[in-house]
Amino acid sequence: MHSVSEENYIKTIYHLQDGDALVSTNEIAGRMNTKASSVTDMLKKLAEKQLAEYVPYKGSRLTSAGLDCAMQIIRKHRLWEVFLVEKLNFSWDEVHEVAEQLEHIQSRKLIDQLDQLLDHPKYDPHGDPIPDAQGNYEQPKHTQLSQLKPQDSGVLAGVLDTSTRFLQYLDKHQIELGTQITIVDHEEFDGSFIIKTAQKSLPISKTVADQLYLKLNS
Amino acid sequence: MHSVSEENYIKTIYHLQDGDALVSTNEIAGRMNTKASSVTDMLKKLAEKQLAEYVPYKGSRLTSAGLDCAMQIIRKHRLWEVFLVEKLNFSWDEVHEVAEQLEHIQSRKLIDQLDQLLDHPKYDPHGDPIPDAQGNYEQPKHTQLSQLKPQDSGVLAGVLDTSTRFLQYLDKHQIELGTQITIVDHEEFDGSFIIKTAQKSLPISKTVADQLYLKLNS
DNA sequence: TTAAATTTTTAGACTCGCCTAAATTTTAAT
DNA sequence: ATTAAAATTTAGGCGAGTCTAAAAATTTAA
Ligand SMILES: [Mn+2]
Ligand SMILES: [Mn+2]
Ligand SMILES: [Mn+2]
Ligand SMILES: [Mn+2]
Repeated sequence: MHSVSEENYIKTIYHLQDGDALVSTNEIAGRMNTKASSVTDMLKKLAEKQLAEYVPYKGSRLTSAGLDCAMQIIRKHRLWEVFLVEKLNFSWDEVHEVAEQLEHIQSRKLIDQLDQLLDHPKYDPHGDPIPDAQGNYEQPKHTQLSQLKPQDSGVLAGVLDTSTRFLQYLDKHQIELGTQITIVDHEEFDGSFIIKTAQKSLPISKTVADQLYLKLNS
Repeated sequence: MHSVSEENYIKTIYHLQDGDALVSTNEIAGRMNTKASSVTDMLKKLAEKQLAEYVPYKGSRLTSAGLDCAMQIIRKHRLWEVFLVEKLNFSWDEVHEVAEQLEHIQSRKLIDQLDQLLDHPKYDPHGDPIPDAQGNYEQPKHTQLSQLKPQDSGVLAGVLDTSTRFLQYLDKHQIELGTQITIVDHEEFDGSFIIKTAQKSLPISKTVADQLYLKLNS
């Protein structure tokens, strides 16, 4: 159907896309560690294949066919991540690289059965929602920790940054999905917070607070 | 490490190799549905990379590095096949195409954990032995059904042809790995047999008899 | 043993995905 | 409104992997 390279571009455009704004060539190149000229080449091909609209010098956006394709890839990526964590003892910071490969395996039955084996999970190990076979999913409306005030509390339901570095930082401080977190204090001058979990109190920078999404308590 | 294409060539050479005889360019091309000229190109590259010896106009054979590589790919292929059958409800005639893709996923941890999840299986769904992490395996010495005489019996332990067509033929006649089979009769003039299972008696051609490997009783 | 048939390699070309360098367009700043 | 800076595209090229057609080597058959 589509090449691995095409699929990676489609997924990247999807992730960079915000509403119906065009995604710039440079943004794609930056995210994919390629050169802008390579991106231009691929955008022409995706436009040719009706997977993306491409307006020279302005940017690109996925067509509905491209969006469908993106959802299938993301569904596969996230299901494989769940599989790796639930069945193969991977930690949440190890799954990305492998899922990046597995998401390109072509087999409808494979992914349907995997979904079943895992009991139709709704979220991946980083709290991201898993689209169903039709490509539909509901974006849970979680609250960025950095938006909260002292006394607010909730459980960690998602992380924005899924890099190994960041996830291992959370591991080090015994913070994982489902961890109950209460805001203790907020420093206005640098935006940092002091948070409390069942285990301990912890000061975190604004940078970290921006990455954490909580499901607020009742 | 090695490209998907290189890996596919290595695997093919392994399967065609018999002792230390050279494998011919045309044999490889035939098996891989490519042209002889493409094979020549790749053989030069594999020789360059020390994965195969290549004697122009004579043929090629894997070096010990190539053999190691082949065993790892085959290990992955067969473990994934077991996974598909045991965990994802694939039938033995559906696994090959998908395993052909999955065998190229690069992750040591993935395959070690998969092996563990499956309880270190010794054989794949077609009765082929699964190499261990070091690439070692013992070729079970099963007997080709076509070598047997009336009264001989055993359980089906392996099939040579793993094509969908052939496996579905066996399914149709309720023959699967582990099925107890007794030779009832052997026709000298065309090499055909009449065999008996718990379910029924069945005449099979020499062609079919050649594909079936039995573990003899007692 | 010579000629014909077969196998294999070489030569040249193509697509895909990527790159660098140069040209062009857009945007931001004076 | 010009000009400088930044973003983007074009032009040309490269490696991997494949193909077709032609040349060369090997095998087989007469
Ligand atoms: Mn990917
Ligand atoms: Mn994820
Ligand atoms: Mn393969
Ligand atoms: Mn098999």
